[in-house]
Formats: sequence, C-alpha cells, structure tokens
Amino acid sequence: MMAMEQRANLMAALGERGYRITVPRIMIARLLERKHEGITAQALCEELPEVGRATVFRTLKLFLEVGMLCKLDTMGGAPIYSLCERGHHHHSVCVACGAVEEFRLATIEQLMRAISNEIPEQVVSHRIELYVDCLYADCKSCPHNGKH
Amino acid sequence: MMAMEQRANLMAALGERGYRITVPRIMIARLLERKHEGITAQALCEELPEVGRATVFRTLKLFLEVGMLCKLDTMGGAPIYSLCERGHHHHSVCVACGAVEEFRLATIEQLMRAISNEIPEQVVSHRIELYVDCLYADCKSCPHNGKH
DNA sequence: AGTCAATTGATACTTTCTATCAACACAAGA
DNA sequence: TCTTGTGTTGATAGAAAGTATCAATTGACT
Repeated sequence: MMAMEQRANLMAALGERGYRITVPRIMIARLLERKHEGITAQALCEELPEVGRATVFRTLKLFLEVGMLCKLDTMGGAPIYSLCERGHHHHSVCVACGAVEEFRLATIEQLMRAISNEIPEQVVSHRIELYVDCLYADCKSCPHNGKH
Repeated sequence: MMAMEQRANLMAALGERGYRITVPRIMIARLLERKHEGITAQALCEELPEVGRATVFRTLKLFLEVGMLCKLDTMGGAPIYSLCERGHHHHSVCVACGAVEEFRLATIEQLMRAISNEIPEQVVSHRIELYVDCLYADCKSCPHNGKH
C-alpha cells in the first residue's frame, strides 16, 4: 500500500538528515498516515495523549522541514496537517465538508512557467489552494458522497 | 490619487451595509492606505496607540468582511493585512525582503479555467501565492532596489 | 553494555485573535 | 432638547497555536 511507503519515506528522510527515529515520531507519522485527509495539531494531541504537546508541534515542524508534511492554512479555522509524497503539489478544500485533497496537475506547472515570463521578479515557488464544492459534483474526499 | 479613492470606497462599502464611519475606522483605513505594501496587526496597534487592540482586530475583520482588505498568511511570520481594490487578485511575496505585492494576471484566470476543466469538483474560489526573489530581478516593492 | 548528543515532556510563555461588558456615541423621534 | 436604541469602543480576560527552557530520558554508535 501507498501508506506504508509514505511512512517509510518519511523515516528515511529523517535518517538521511541525522534525525532519530523515535517512538513519538513513529506514532505521529502513523496517525498522520491514517488521517490522510488531514488533521489539526489539536486533534493530534488528543489522539496521542501519551505524546507531549510540545513534541507534537516540534515533530510537525520537523516533518514540514524535511518536506514530508503539508500545513494548510484554512482561513478562520486551525491549520490542517497532512502527510504528502515528497514533491510539489497543491490542495483543494471542500467548502461544504472541509475535506482536503492533494492534487497535482501538469497544466498548473505549465501555466506557472507562463506566469514567470509575465512578471519581472524571479518566481521561486508558488502555492495554490482551491476551494471547491462537492455538492455540485463528485468530491472524491467528501463523506456526503459515500466514497470514504 | 488611487489611495484617496480606495479609502472612499471602503467608507462607502461600510455605509452601504449599515456600518458607521467612526474615528478608529478612519484612522485604521488611513494607515492601511499609507502602508499599501501591507502591515501586521501588531504594527497597526503600535502605530495607533490611541485605538484599542480589540478594536484594531475587530476593524480588520470588518474590512475583510466587506471585501476591502486582504489577509496574507505568511508561513511562519505574522499575517499581513493590506487594503485592496474590490475584486479578485493574488499576492506575491518576496522571499528576500518580505515585500508583498498585489497582482492580477489574465494568465492566472486562464489557469483557473483550465483547472476547473480538469477536476471533477465545482471550483468555488482559489488562492494563489507567488514566492518571488527580487534580488535576481526587479521587485517593485523591494527596498533593496531603492524604489520605495 | 556504555557513552553522549538528540530528544522528550512539563511548564511557562508568546502571539494572534475573540468574548464579555460597561461606558460611550450617534441618529431619529417625542 | 431630552430620550431612547443600537452600533461601537476599550479594558480585561481568555482561547488557541505555537515556542523556549531545562532536567530527565532515549536511541544510535562503539
């Protein structure tokens, strides 16, 4: 399964950079893996009472740093954290059910290149968030649609 | 000048919706207008000590609500608030100097149309942030380039 | 097994932002 | 003008996300 691979990649990424593979890190990674639609720091703390709050935040920061975690600022609510494959991608958030989905689209990267040519500054990176509504269509992550 | 018009539009937007035009609101609008490259809530409070902290946050929320203010989550730092014309646009953030710039590009809207066609969900809204580097080019907002 | 730096958890703190609430301001009517 | 009502304000306290500190512990390496 993808999931196992994801956690293995994460652990490998930590090891490569000289970070230790510890019990709290494994537990947090495992939970993130299960909640692949995303989870708040708060919820993580509640689901892992045996891991200290500070450690939860420290670990999230670490996973972000090694590029295996995404932090999605939902305007208004608490940020949502979700494991991600290494590599570039974006997020869609369903405004009806809050489901977060990772997406990758060649068209985006292609058009970003076009945009770099249109503005004077050197484009270093970009970030795109899509707000979608699964009620009018077929939101793959949306519980309303009985696909999860 | 654009600036004057911006504040007038804001005040009009407030009036239309039954909100009062008060001294603190005018002061905050005026300061935002001057700092059109963006300012943090913290800095706003410091520059307007005669306005209460709660009122500063309340007013920012109100301006956001009427659609005349943008809140830009800079990952890591404090959010930056900046007045904006009514209407859709995006932001570029300079990774070297932190300058924030509002931009509108036909290519982006084109990009969004392309995306809507490629994903099943109904796209309600989107948010794009460009991370640019003014050192390699000509960042209009960047103090390094002596254009401010 | 022993060493030692990396990591942890408890605690206290910072920062951003919100809730509460009494006092105030302003517009409209008596 | 006095009154009444609602919107607004500022002080205060508090929520929520995240960080700093530091003694105790753990994990990687020999």
